[in-house]
Amino acid sequence: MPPQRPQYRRPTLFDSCFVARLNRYLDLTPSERDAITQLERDPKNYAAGTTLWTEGDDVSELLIVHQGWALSETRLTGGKRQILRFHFSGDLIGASGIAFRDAPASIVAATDMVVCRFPRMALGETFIAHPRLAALFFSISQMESIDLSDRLRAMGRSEGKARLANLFLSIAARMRAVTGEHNPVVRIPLTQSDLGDAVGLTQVHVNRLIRQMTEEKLITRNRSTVTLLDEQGLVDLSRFVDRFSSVDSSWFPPAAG
Amino acid sequence: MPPQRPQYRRPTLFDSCFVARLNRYLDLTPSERDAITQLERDPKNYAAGTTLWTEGDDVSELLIVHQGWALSETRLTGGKRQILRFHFSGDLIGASGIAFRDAPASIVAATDMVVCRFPRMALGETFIAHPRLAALFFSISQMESIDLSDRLRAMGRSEGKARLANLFLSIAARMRAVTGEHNPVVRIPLTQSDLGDAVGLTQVHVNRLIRQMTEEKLITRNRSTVTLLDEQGLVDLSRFVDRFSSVDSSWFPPAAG
DNA sequence: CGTTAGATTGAGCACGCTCAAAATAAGTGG
DNA sequence: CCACTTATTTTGAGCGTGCTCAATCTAACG
Repeated sequence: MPPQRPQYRRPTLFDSCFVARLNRYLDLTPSERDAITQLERDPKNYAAGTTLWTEGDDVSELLIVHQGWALSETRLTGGKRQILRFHFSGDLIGASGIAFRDAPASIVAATDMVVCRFPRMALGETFIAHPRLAALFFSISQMESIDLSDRLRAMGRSEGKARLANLFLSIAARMRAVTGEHNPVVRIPLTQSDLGDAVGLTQVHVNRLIRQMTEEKLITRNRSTVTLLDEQGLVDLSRFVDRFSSVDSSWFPPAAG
Repeated sequence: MPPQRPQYRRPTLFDSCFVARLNRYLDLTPSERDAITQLERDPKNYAAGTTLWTEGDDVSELLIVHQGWALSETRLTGGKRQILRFHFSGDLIGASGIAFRDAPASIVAATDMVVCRFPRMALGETFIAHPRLAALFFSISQMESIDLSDRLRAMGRSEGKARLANLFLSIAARMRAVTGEHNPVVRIPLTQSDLGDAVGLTQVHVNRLIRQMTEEKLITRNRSTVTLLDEQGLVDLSRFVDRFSSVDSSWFPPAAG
């Protein structure tokens, strides 16, 4: 291979979506990219509906999502379900469980998926060899907190319509941060029950709210796509703030190797 | 100073509550303890009601709480307030904001406080010198996610009484993890408005629920103390799971220095 | 073409909200 | 130490969002 200009990087087949995502935040060195690629050997397929692990399981692995959607969910009194987060391409799953023995939530495939599993032990090695990656992992896992805070804010004391608006906007923002394109049509492969369990409403009520929002020309929804017709209207309704565009790396240590 | 047996550590005046907390999870080496102590120079006092920073501020610091309570809160449509987390002795505040430029939530002192501020830059240095501390910081910040998940679960689709039960239990669990003692009387310096804003209920409704719970002999509350009379009853009501007892350090890199 | 998961619609109910006023407790200055 | 102000709690009355239960309708898929 001919020598390349140092700043130029072109995605190849070997680029995983996770490397791609990290690289959006940071100019990864070759050795850093290698380290990450090591974590992503052995991708596996899972069918929609598969439970990757269950709340309370002793999980010693982390997951990187290559394709598809997964849900973090927990069960409430009376068998009700609370969906905590959605995970898609480029996401790291399980960071929040790393601090404890037991998984705080179940992970369920919402669509067919391609996923890499790696032992959390490997993370320790990465922390030694690549302090800058440690910092990046730290930051990325913080986004999880932010996302949860935002969901919490939406659920706190806002009416149903605002909750849904917030959910749609936050999913769209995360998708857009991954794809780079700003499309009003967002693929959201979730049922009305899923949406309800995410924002704390019944499926029936979600149905009625979606109809209302459709009448008000805020959104359209069929099957697994939601179209944001009046994005400003949705923002006004839900006070949504997009935070997923960039990462502050000013405090990061320098790259190793 | 005469040489000590290596495993023996006795708390001294120089032990900060943060060192103390980290040391509960991990057997810190002297150099690790020094590194942390460096972060905790210059403690400052803040009166109850002081806003340490406001949602959206460009914050370049992290906080370590020595004494007192602080709240993370954000404003919703209509001026309503959502309290996201409570912070007390030994807590690290601001980790979740480190990934982005702007603070995702305001920090307000709920009582008089003693707090140390240190620049996030210092965290980068710690990540290089002490990979094991990096891993520990990573884990501790994950507890934040867990805590938020738990609050989310409680708010999702459970009735008011269960939300309050969950809140009381989770605060008690965190306090107990710090103090080490298991006392049914828990000091919670929050008003009914605060409680309501934390669990997504109005102050008026909180009042009524507390009265009900008192009649059912679940709790007692006056001013700033809550007594958990029937802890099992509260657990049954809210499906609370205590996760704050220990940290899984099996994946941590070895100590440096 | 039958089966099943998901969406739609209706009727009645209740939990929690709003508005409002009074009572109690906690601070503050003379 | 009392009079005053301010924060917090308590209680009431009426209303509405969102729930439950239940039935029907639609779309997907083997």
